[in-house]
Amino acid sequence: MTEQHADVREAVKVYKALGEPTRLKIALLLTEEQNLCCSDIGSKLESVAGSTLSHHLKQLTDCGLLNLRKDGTYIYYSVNRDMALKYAPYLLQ
Amino acid sequence: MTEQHADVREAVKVYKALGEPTRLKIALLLTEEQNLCCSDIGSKLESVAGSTLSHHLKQLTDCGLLNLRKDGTYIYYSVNRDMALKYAPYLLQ
DNA sequence: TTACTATTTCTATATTATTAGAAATATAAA
DNA sequence: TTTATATTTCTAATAATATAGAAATAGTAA
Repeated sequence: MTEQHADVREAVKVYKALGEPTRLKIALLLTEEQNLCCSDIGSKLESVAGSTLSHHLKQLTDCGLLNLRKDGTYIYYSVNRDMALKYAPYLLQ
Repeated sequence: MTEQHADVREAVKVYKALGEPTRLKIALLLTEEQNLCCSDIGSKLESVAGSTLSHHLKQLTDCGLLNLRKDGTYIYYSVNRDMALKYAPYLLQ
Protein backbone atom coordinates (compact mmCIF):
# COMPACT_ATOMS: atom_id res chain seq x y z
CA MET A 1 0.00 0.00 0.00
CA THR A 2 1.61 3.27 -1.08
CA GLU A 3 1.57 6.65 0.65
CA GLN A 4 -1.14 8.00 -1.58
CA HIS A 5 -3.41 5.24 -0.39
CA ALA A 6 -3.09 6.03 3.30
CA ASP A 7 -6.70 7.13 3.07
CA VAL A 8 -8.01 3.68 2.26
CA ARG A 9 -10.35 3.80 5.22
CA GLU A 10 -11.89 7.03 3.98
CA ALA A 11 -12.25 5.57 0.49
CA VAL A 12 -14.00 2.49 1.85
CA LYS A 13 -16.49 4.69 3.67
CA VAL A 14 -17.19 6.72 0.56
CA TYR A 15 -17.61 3.70 -1.67
CA LYS A 16 -19.74 1.91 0.89
CA ALA A 17 -21.98 4.97 1.00
CA LEU A 18 -22.30 5.00 -2.79
CA GLY A 19 -22.79 1.24 -3.03
CA GLU A 20 -26.46 1.36 -2.17
CA PRO A 21 -29.07 2.41 -4.73
CA THR A 22 -30.99 4.92 -2.64
CA ARG A 23 -27.84 6.67 -1.49
CA LEU A 24 -26.33 6.75 -4.97
CA LYS A 25 -29.58 8.27 -6.25
CA ILE A 26 -29.45 10.89 -3.51
CA ALA A 27 -25.88 11.78 -4.48
CA LEU A 28 -26.91 12.05 -8.14
CA LEU A 29 -29.94 14.18 -7.29
CA LEU A 30 -27.69 16.54 -5.41
CA THR A 31 -25.23 16.91 -8.26
CA GLU A 32 -28.11 17.91 -10.51
CA GLU A 33 -29.62 20.28 -7.99
CA GLN A 34 -27.66 21.48 -5.00
CA ASN A 35 -29.14 22.55 -1.67
CA LEU A 36 -32.04 20.21 -1.28
CA CYS A 37 -33.40 19.50 2.14
CA CYS A 38 -34.29 16.09 3.54
CA SER A 39 -37.96 16.37 2.66
CA ASP A 40 -37.19 17.68 -0.85
CA ILE A 41 -35.07 14.61 -1.42
CA GLY A 42 -37.73 12.37 0.06
CA SER A 43 -40.30 13.72 -2.37
CA LYS A 44 -38.01 12.93 -5.30
CA LEU A 45 -37.66 9.28 -4.29
CA GLU A 46 -40.48 6.80 -4.13
CA SER A 47 -41.61 5.81 -0.68
CA VAL A 48 -38.68 6.15 1.66
CA ALA A 49 -39.51 6.75 5.30
CA GLY A 50 -38.10 9.89 6.87
CA SER A 51 -36.12 7.89 9.37
CA THR A 52 -34.58 5.83 6.59
CA LEU A 53 -33.71 8.94 4.63
CA SER A 54 -32.13 10.49 7.68
CA HIS A 55 -30.00 7.39 8.11
CA HIS A 56 -28.80 7.51 4.50
CA LEU A 57 -28.07 11.23 4.62
CA LYS A 58 -26.03 10.73 7.77
CA GLN A 59 -23.92 8.10 6.07
CA LEU A 60 -23.35 10.34 3.06
CA THR A 61 -22.34 13.27 5.23
CA ASP A 62 -20.25 11.19 7.65
CA CYS A 63 -18.04 10.00 4.82
CA GLY A 64 -17.62 13.57 3.63
CA LEU A 65 -19.48 13.30 0.34
CA LEU A 66 -22.21 15.72 1.35
CA ASN A 67 -22.03 19.09 3.03
CA LEU A 68 -24.90 20.50 4.98
CA ARG A 69 -26.13 23.91 5.89
CA LYS A 70 -28.71 24.36 8.61
CA ASP A 71 -31.38 26.97 8.20
CA GLY A 72 -34.07 26.90 10.81
CA THR A 73 -35.62 23.49 10.95
CA TYR A 74 -34.32 22.74 7.49
CA ILE A 75 -31.01 21.19 6.60
CA TYR A 76 -29.82 21.81 3.07
CA TYR A 77 -27.50 19.25 1.55
CA SER A 78 -25.01 19.69 -1.23
CA VAL A 79 -22.29 17.58 -2.78
CA ASN A 80 -18.73 18.11 -1.64
CA ARG A 81 -17.18 18.47 -5.07
CA ASP A 82 -13.62 17.86 -3.88
CA MET A 83 -14.60 14.51 -2.45
CA ALA A 84 -16.64 13.60 -5.49
CA LEU A 85 -13.72 14.55 -7.76
CA LYS A 86 -11.30 12.51 -5.71
CA TYR A 87 -13.30 9.34 -5.31
CA ALA A 88 -16.22 9.34 -7.72
CA PRO A 89 -16.15 11.98 -10.46
CA TYR A 90 -18.75 9.78 -12.13
CA LEU A 91 -21.23 11.62 -9.93
CA LEU A 92 -20.40 14.95 -11.55
CA GLN A 93 -20.77 13.86 -15.16
CA MET B 1 -32.21 10.68 -13.24
CA THR B 2 -30.60 11.77 -16.51
CA GLU B 3 -29.59 9.69 -19.50
CA GLN B 4 -25.96 9.62 -18.47
CA HIS B 5 -26.98 7.95 -15.25
CA ALA B 6 -28.82 5.08 -16.89
CA ASP B 7 -26.00 2.91 -15.60
CA VAL B 8 -26.81 3.54 -11.95
CA ARG B 9 -27.15 -0.17 -11.33
CA GLU B 10 -23.65 -0.80 -12.67
CA ALA B 11 -22.29 2.03 -10.57
CA VAL B 12 -23.89 0.62 -7.43
CA LYS B 13 -22.27 -2.75 -8.09
CA VAL B 14 -18.87 -1.16 -8.60
CA TYR B 15 -19.10 1.00 -5.50
CA LYS B 16 -20.46 -1.86 -3.41
CA ALA B 17 -17.48 -3.92 -4.51
CA LEU B 18 -15.06 -1.16 -3.52
CA GLY B 19 -16.84 -0.43 -0.25
CA GLU B 20 -15.20 -3.29 1.61
CA PRO B 21 -11.62 -3.04 2.88
CA THR B 22 -10.30 -6.34 1.57
CA ARG B 23 -11.72 -5.78 -1.88
CA LEU B 24 -10.47 -2.20 -2.06
CA LYS B 25 -7.01 -3.41 -1.07
CA ILE B 26 -7.16 -6.05 -3.80
CA ALA B 27 -8.07 -3.40 -6.35
CA LEU B 28 -5.22 -1.20 -5.16
CA LEU B 29 -2.74 -4.09 -5.22
CA LEU B 30 -3.73 -4.76 -8.82
CA THR B 31 -3.24 -1.18 -9.92
CA GLU B 32 0.28 -1.31 -8.50
CA GLU B 33 1.06 -4.68 -10.02
CA GLN B 34 -1.09 -6.13 -12.77
CA ASN B 35 -1.56 -9.83 -13.46
CA LEU B 36 -1.52 -11.31 -10.00
CA CYS B 37 -3.17 -14.64 -9.40
CA CYS B 38 -5.48 -15.51 -6.54
CA SER B 39 -2.74 -17.02 -4.42
CA ASP B 40 -0.36 -14.10 -5.11
CA ILE B 41 -3.04 -11.77 -3.83
CA GLY B 42 -3.70 -14.01 -0.85
CA SER B 43 -0.06 -13.89 0.14
CA LYS B 44 -0.11 -10.09 0.07
CA LEU B 45 -3.04 -9.90 2.47
CA GLU B 46 -3.01 -11.13 6.03
CA SER B 47 -4.97 -14.29 6.66
CA VAL B 48 -7.78 -14.47 4.20
CA ALA B 49 -9.09 -17.92 3.41
CA GLY B 50 -8.94 -19.01 -0.22
CA SER B 51 -12.70 -19.38 -0.38
CA THR B 52 -13.14 -15.85 0.93
CA LEU B 53 -10.64 -14.48 -1.55
CA SER B 54 -12.40 -16.28 -4.38
CA HIS B 55 -15.67 -14.72 -3.32
CA HIS B 56 -14.17 -11.22 -3.30
CA LEU B 57 -12.47 -11.67 -6.66
CA LYS B 58 -15.74 -12.84 -8.14
CA GLN B 59 -17.47 -9.72 -6.93
CA LEU B 60 -14.75 -7.51 -8.37
CA THR B 61 -14.86 -9.24 -11.74
CA ASP B 62 -18.66 -9.48 -11.86
CA CYS B 63 -18.97 -5.71 -11.60
CA GLY B 64 -16.40 -5.31 -14.38
CA LEU B 65 -13.59 -3.77 -12.36
CA LEU B 66 -11.23 -6.67 -12.88
CA ASN B 67 -10.32 -8.61 -15.97
CA LEU B 68 -9.01 -12.12 -15.79
CA ARG B 69 -6.84 -14.30 -17.96
CA LYS B 70 -6.70 -18.03 -17.37
CA ASP B 71 -3.40 -19.83 -17.76
CA GLY B 72 -3.42 -23.43 -16.67
CA THR B 73 -4.62 -23.70 -13.12
CA TYR B 74 -3.81 -20.05 -12.57
CA ILE B 75 -6.09 -17.10 -13.11
CA TYR B 76 -4.36 -13.78 -13.51
CA TYR B 77 -6.28 -10.69 -12.55
CA SER B 78 -5.82 -7.15 -13.74
CA VAL B 79 -7.69 -3.88 -13.36
CA ASN B 80 -10.05 -2.83 -16.12
CA ARG B 81 -8.72 0.68 -16.55
CA ASP B 82 -11.77 1.97 -18.41
CA MET B 83 -14.02 0.99 -15.54
CA ALA B 84 -11.62 2.40 -12.97
CA LEU B 85 -11.39 5.66 -14.92
CA LYS B 86 -15.14 5.91 -15.20
CA TYR B 87 -16.10 5.13 -11.63
CA ALA B 88 -13.05 5.31 -9.39
CA PRO B 89 -9.94 6.91 -10.90
CA TYR B 90 -8.79 7.18 -7.30
CA LEU B 91 -7.61 3.61 -7.77
CA LEU B 92 -5.19 4.63 -10.51
CA GLN B 93 -3.51 7.48 -8.66
C1' DT C 1 -48.57 28.48 25.02
C1' DT C 2 -50.13 25.55 21.25
C1' DA C 3 -49.79 23.71 16.80
C1' DC C 4 -47.11 22.50 13.02
C1' DT C 5 -43.20 20.95 10.30
C1' DA C 6 -38.48 18.97 9.85
C1' DT C 7 -35.37 15.90 11.33
C1' DT C 8 -33.27 12.53 14.43
C1' DT C 9 -33.00 8.77 17.66
C1' DC C 10 -34.69 4.51 19.47
C1' DT C 11 -36.07 -0.03 18.68
C1' DA C 12 -37.01 -4.08 16.34
C1' DT C 13 -37.12 -6.87 12.28
C1' DA C 14 -35.80 -8.56 7.92
C1' DT C 15 -32.44 -8.88 4.53
C1' DT C 16 -27.85 -9.13 2.91
C1' DA C 17 -22.91 -9.77 3.39
C1' DT C 18 -18.71 -11.74 5.20
C1' DT C 19 -16.21 -15.50 6.51
C1' DA C 20 -14.12 -19.90 6.38
C1' DG C 21 -14.06 -25.04 6.54
C1' DA C 22 -14.92 -28.95 3.74
C1' DA C 23 -15.72 -30.95 -0.48
C1' DA C 24 -15.47 -30.56 -5.41
C1' DT C 25 -13.29 -29.29 -9.82
C1' DA C 26 -9.47 -28.48 -12.84
C1' DT C 27 -4.94 -28.43 -14.50
C1' DA C 28 -0.20 -29.74 -14.33
C1' DA C 29 3.62 -32.56 -13.17
C1' DA C 30 5.87 -36.77 -11.52
C1' DT D 1 -2.27 -43.09 -12.55
C1' DT D 2 -0.97 -40.60 -8.55
C1' DT D 3 0.22 -36.37 -6.41
C1' DA D 4 0.22 -31.64 -5.82
C1' DT D 5 -1.47 -27.04 -6.46
C1' DA D 6 -5.06 -23.48 -7.70
C1' DT D 7 -9.48 -22.16 -7.47
C1' DT D 8 -14.46 -22.67 -6.84
C1' DT D 9 -18.71 -24.19 -4.81
C1' DC D 10 -21.37 -25.66 -0.95
C1' DT D 11 -22.82 -24.89 3.60
C1' DA D 12 -23.51 -22.74 7.78
C1' DA D 13 -22.47 -19.36 11.32
C1' DT D 14 -21.91 -14.73 12.43
C1' DA D 15 -21.95 -9.86 11.57
C1' DA D 16 -23.53 -5.85 9.32
C1' DT D 17 -27.01 -3.21 6.96
C1' DA D 18 -31.53 -1.40 5.53
C1' DT D 19 -35.93 -0.36 6.82
C1' DA D 20 -39.64 1.91 9.06
C1' DG D 21 -42.78 2.93 13.02
C1' DA D 22 -42.94 5.42 17.22
C1' DA D 23 -41.16 8.60 20.22
C1' DA D 24 -38.15 12.47 20.87
C1' DT D 25 -35.96 16.89 19.66
C1' DA D 26 -35.83 21.37 17.54
C1' DG D 27 -37.29 25.29 15.30
C1' DT D 28 -41.22 28.31 13.47
C1' DA D 29 -45.44 30.47 13.47
C1' DA D 30 -50.10 31.43 15.13
